[in-house]
Amino acid sequence: MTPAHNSTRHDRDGVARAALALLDEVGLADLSMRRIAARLDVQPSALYWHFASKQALLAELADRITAGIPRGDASVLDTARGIRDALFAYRDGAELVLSTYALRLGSSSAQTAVHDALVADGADSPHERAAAIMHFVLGHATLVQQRMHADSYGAVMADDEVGAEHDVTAGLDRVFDLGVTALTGVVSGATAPRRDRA
Amino acid sequence: MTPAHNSTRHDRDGVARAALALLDEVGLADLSMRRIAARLDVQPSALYWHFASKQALLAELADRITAGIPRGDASVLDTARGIRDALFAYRDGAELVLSTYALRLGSSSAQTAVHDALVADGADSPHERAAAIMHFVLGHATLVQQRMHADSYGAVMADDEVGAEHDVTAGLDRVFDLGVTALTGVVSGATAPRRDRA
DNA sequence: ACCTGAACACCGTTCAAGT
DNA sequence: ACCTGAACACCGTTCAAGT
Repeated sequence: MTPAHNSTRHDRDGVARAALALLDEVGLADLSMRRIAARLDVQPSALYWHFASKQALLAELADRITAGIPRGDASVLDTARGIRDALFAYRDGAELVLSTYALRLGSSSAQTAVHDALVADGADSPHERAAAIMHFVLGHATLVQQRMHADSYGAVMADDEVGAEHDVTAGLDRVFDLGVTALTGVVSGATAPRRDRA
Repeated sequence: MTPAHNSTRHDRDGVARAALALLDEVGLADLSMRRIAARLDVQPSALYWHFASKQALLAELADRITAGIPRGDASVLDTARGIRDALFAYRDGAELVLSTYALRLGSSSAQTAVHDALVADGADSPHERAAAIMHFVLGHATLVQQRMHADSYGAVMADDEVGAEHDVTAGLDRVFDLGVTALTGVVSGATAPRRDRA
């Protein structure tokens, strides 16, 4: 209906923004270079002026998704929740980051945020714990996000399955909190003075 | 050289075995129905007599990978290591299982094995902890396996990066043990009597 | 600086038809 | 019971050429 989209001539940022919006609509499996190009009213080959490869484009999308995590002095649990919610903010966001961040996770701002929160809590082995928490959050978020997508896609349950495991997603929230808390590993209420509302 | 492979006429098991062997050689990204068919000296369409879709074939491969986990009365840590090693036994095994098991993880023999080991250790909330441990193991194994692949693929480091983080993979083993131990959450050495070598 | 057009070497899947 | 042959609707990527 609307003639709207057809200025043909984009920059790197515009391509990334269109790709991110399309990801949210169609999911990672259906996010093709040709679909992104069509969305921009451009030939597929045009995308290769802005990005060297599809992998490079996906890496940029992963960076944009994780750029939305809150910084500053939050608890370890709140920091982890912030990361999880950033991954949830886009369809298949967790899977995309998981499959893209193998080499850069350690130097990611997400992991350093967790690390800093651990140090503030006086946790031992903050480096290892930060890595473990990131592995857990990424695994958890990927599984939950896949299940969300599969559930919304139908997958009709038998009558005796409905409600059998009494609300699945609420249980998954408990799993997340329990996991992060256990991995934080602060034993007593001692060691570091928490700077609440300084 | 060898004429060997050309009996043309296979069953479901033979197709799955060939696909699993090919996965180990080329990785998940290059595991196509057409490549599997070529390996079996068969047209791609022939595979659809044995499996309804590529997704169904991948699900079967995931089942075969996780079928290799040891059962019986091991500690939680040893059970988790067994699962991790089963995922490591095939190239991209962790990623394949992670992307396939969203809906069946809870009923998988892997998670029930962890659950049983937790109960034997007298851990509280064994259901939630078993889920958390599986999420952690799958996230961890996927990340580590990707890094292994990327590292072997070149990725030349600058001189000042070499050895900078003093052996990465050894550190990842420590992250795994710390993570599983923390998630097991047994506080004292009390509660359940460990049945060591009964 | 940014895009087109055409090509190359691939994909998963369906379906009538063969044996 | 298991496979072929042909087709359909797609992929990512390269590269000369245009503006």
